Amino acid sequence: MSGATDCAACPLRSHAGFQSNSPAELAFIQDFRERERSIGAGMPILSEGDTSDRLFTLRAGWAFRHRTLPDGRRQILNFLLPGDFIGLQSEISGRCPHGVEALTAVRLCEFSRDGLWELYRRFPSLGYDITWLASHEEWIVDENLLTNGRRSALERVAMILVHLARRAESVGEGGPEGIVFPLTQQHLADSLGLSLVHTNKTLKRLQALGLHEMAGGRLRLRDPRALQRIAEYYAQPLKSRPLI
Amino acid sequence: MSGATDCAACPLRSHAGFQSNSPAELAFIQDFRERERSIGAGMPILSEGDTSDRLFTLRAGWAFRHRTLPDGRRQILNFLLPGDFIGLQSEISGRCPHGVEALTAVRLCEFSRDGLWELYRRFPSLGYDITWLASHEEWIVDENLLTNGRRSALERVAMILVHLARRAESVGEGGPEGIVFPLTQQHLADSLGLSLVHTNKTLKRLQALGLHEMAGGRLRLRDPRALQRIAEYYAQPLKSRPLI
DNA sequence: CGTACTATTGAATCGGGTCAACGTCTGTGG
DNA sequence: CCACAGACGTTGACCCGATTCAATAGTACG
Repeated sequence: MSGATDCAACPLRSHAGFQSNSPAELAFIQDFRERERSIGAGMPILSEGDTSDRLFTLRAGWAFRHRTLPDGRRQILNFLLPGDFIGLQSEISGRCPHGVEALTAVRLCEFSRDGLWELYRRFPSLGYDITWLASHEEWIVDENLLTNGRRSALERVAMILVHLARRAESVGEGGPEGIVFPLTQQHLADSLGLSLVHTNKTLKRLQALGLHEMAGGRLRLRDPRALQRIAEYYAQPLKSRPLI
Repeated sequence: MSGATDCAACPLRSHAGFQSNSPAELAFIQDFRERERSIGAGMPILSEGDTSDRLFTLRAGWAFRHRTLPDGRRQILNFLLPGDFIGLQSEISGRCPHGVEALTAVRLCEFSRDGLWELYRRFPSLGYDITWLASHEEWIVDENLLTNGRRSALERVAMILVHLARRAESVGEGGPEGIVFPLTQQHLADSLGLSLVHTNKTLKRLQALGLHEMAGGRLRLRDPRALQRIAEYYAQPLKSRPLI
């Protein structure tokens, strides 16, 4: 758990809009990082209400941020893929308002809380990058909020499939037979603000149209264009001409 | 429209968790700011898809961020109060994914896009503050997403009343006869992911219980505790014992 | 006073939730 | 090798919270 891995090869660096880092910056990051850690699928990385001072970068695997109501209703806020930052909100406000859970087995780089300010001071460009990451994550949450608030179930499901496939591809997890897809339908439902049952039925509807396949923990979009079209705009037409 | 106003007195500085700025920092900000600008109620500050390089701070008034679907369905992402930052996402990604609209007449401080990087470089502490602002805004959007995805209509309406009242008070807009409340029911509906009609009926329901009053552009919470309780948890009970 | 926006209310309808089974796959231990 | 448990997926029947439609009032303003 030390220099085995090289920060220069971190997936974080492949993020679009990211400036390439100088050797000095890389050296600082490498030093800033305290250790690397592995967490199993389904395990919590941060819990709601935590006052922990841990700060992570997701190096490999999938995770998600979520909030849960006292009676168990859960909302997934967004999914985290390699290169995403974890714990910025708790760093900023002292207490983590959301939970973070590993979806697959996960590898994390752990940083110290105090180090963050040091980072801003010594390498403003890295601070800028972190703002970029925060802003990018907010964009994704914005998108999910729009989806939850204003899209129909069919649009929602199509939307999440397209989005997740695109994100997975952008971090190099794509392939001819689709992407690795570790979500259960419960995860989809909790992300889309739908019930499990209705998520299942909607998923089946799209599947029956031949728009996608899900099997063996893999997702393959057979007609991304059509899915995209449905995702973007399938409110009105639904009434006049039902799918299936 | 220049040195008439003093950055040292900016509401931005009253944000909790904000470090107080040094004279040098204040001087830089004052210089960084290009001009102050006023925009009338209902006018757009940024439009969806804009590639503008403007960056603002909200000095006075209310605004909101929103996204709109091609058929007109609109989702309000969050409300902006004095001290909030506007345009960070477009700064970061080059294109503004959401619109920003003035709710009341508004006063803005305008900054140049290029200045932001300069700010990070010369005053890392200010860069840190901006990350804080971004993170804080994301927290609000997270909260709205939870509300839209998993709360009942009654919970949603109670929630937004409590939240907005609290925020307004935190920027010093509170008072014995309540807060200024410039939202129409359409705004509430678009923020909560509900229809206008149902928002109205739900609002009336709470009003009839004596929990709040809305009149003359003012909102007064008559029983914040009860509203808070409903907001936090009114899913199950709704079934067994209907309110009204 | 007319135009336009906002609030209000009832009636009919529907999308999605809830309930309840049942199927399927995997791992585990006897 | 099979019995069993537990997690996940699938499906039908029924119901309800929320939307839609439609019509009526304020209210602000030129």
